Amino acid sequence: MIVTRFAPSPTGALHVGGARTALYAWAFARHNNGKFILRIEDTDRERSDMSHADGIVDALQWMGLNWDEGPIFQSDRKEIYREHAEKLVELGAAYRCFCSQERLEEMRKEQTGKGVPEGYDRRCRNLSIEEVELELSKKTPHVIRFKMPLDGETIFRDELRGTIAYPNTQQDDFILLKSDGFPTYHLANVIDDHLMNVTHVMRGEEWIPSTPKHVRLYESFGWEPPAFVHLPVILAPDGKKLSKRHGATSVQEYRERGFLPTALLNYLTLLGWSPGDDREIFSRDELAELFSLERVNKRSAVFDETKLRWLNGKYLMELSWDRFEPLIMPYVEKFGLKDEQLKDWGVTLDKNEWIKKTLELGKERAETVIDVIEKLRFFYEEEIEFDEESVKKHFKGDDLQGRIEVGREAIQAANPWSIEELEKEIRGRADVKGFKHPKVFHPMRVAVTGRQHAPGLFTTIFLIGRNRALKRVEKALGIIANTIDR
RNA sequence: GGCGGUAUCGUCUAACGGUUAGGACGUCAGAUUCUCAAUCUGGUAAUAGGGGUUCGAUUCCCCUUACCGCUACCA
Repeated sequence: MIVTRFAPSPTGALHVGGARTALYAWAFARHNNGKFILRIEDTDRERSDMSHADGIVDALQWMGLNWDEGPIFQSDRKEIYREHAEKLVELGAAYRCFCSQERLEEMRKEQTGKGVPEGYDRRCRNLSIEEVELELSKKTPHVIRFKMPLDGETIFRDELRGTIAYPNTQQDDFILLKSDGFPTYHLANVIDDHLMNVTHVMRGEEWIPSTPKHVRLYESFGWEPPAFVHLPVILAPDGKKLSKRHGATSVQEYRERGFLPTALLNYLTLLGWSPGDDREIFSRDELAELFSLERVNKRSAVFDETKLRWLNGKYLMELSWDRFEPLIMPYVEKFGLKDEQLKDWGVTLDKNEWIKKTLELGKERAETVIDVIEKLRFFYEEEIEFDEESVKKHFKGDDLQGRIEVGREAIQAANPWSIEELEKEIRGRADVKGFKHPKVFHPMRVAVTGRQHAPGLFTTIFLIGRNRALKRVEKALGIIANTIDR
C-alpha cells in the first residue's frame, strides 16, 4: 500500500508551498488508494508553538485535505527516538559528543577564517571508553552524533530527478539526539517514516542535500529506505523565495482575503503539475483521480496571484447561494441593517431576499469574497461618496441636468416599483426629450451609486429603493448646480 | 567558497527526436452591451548561450551562464 505523509513543523502558519506539498502527497495517496498521514514535527522546543499546529490542522481541513492517521506529534514520541539513538551508539554507528556550543562556535570561526569547509571536526568520534565514562559521570551535557563514512559517496534515487550522488566528505557527523534529549529532524523523520510504513517521502527540494544522511541512517538501522520525491519550491514573482514582504504567504491569509478553498487548491494543483491535456479546472476529487508523479514538474514555479484571482472569480461565480451565504454574511452583518431602514429607503423586498439579490449581483462580478462587498457598498450604506473620476467622466455634456431629471422623474413615476417599470419610464422619458439612452444611463448610474461601474442600472435603482435613490439624485443635482454656479 | 538542483511566451504549462512549438492567465485590438462583469473573435509573446550525438534536436550528452537550495544542538 502506498503511504505518504505531510510532516510540517509548527513554527509558523501553513505556507502555500507547504500546502502544495501536502496537496500532492494527499493526491498521490488518494490516487493509489493509499494512506495519508499528518505528522507534526515539533522537536524544536524553542520554535514550536501549539497554536501554529492548530492553525496548520485548520488550514488543511479548510482545503479539504483529509488524513487517515494523525495528527501525530513527535514530541509525544521522544522516548522512541532516544532508544533508537542509543541503539546506534551500541552498534557503533553513532557516538556521544561532549563538545560545548562554545567550542563548536570557535571551531567554526576558525574554519571560516582559514577558508576550509565548515563542519564538525569529529573530535569526539574516537573518544576512548574511559573518556566517555568520565564525561558521563561528570554529567557533561552531550549529543549523539552519526558516524558518516569518511570516504566514498552516497547515492539515492529521486523519483522526479533520477539518481543523485553526494560525496560523503560533504556530510559531517550530524547530530541525531540533541542535548535536551529531543531528536533532530533527521533522526525523528527517518524513524517515523519507517515505523509508519511510509512508502513515498514527498517533501520540498530543500531536503535534497540532507537525503544522503537519511539514506545512511536507514542503512545503519538495517531498514529499506522509502522512495524520495523532492518537490520544487514556490517562488515570488521576483524569483526569490516567497516571503512576507511579497504579501500573503499562508493559506490562512488567503482565506481571510476572501479566497475559496476550491480555487486555491485548484491553483496550487497547477503550480507544478499538469494533467497532460489542456484542462485547468479540477475539483479535489478529480485531482485525486488524475494525479501522477510522472506529470509533476521539476522546475520551481512562481506564485502568480493574478491567475489565482481569475480562478477564484470563476469558482465564486459558480458557487451556490447556500455555500456563499455563510462566507459573505459576516461582512454584511457589519453594516447592521434593520428592517425599518430598508423600508425608509423605499426597498420593497423582504430583507433577506434583498440581501440575496444584491449579493448575487456582486458575486458575478467579483474575484474574491471581499471584493463582492467592495463592489456593493452603495447598496448597504446610507450615503454615497461620488468617485472623482466617475464624476469627471459622466457629469458633463449638454443638458446634463435635464438628463438626470429624466431619471428623477422616472424614479418618481415608476408604478409599481419594479425593474421593468423603471426601465420603461426611463427609456420612455428619455425618448420624449430626445436624449440618447446611454446619455441618460451613465450620469444616472453615477448619481445613484457614486460610481461609473455598477450592475445594470434599472436593477440597481430598484434595489437601492425609491426614497434613497431620489435622495441621491437630488444630491447629485445639487453638486452639479454648485459646479455650474462657480 | 564547497556541494547539489533547475532552465519553453511576462507567469503557469504542453510537445516523452520529426508540430506553422499548443493551451491557460495577463496584455492589446474588436464584437456584444446602459457601464462593469460575463461571453465570443483576433493579435502579442518562448525553447538561456556554445559545443557535440543524430538524416533530424525543445527533447539525449558536455561546457558556460543564470537562478534556487543546502552548508545549525532549525526544520
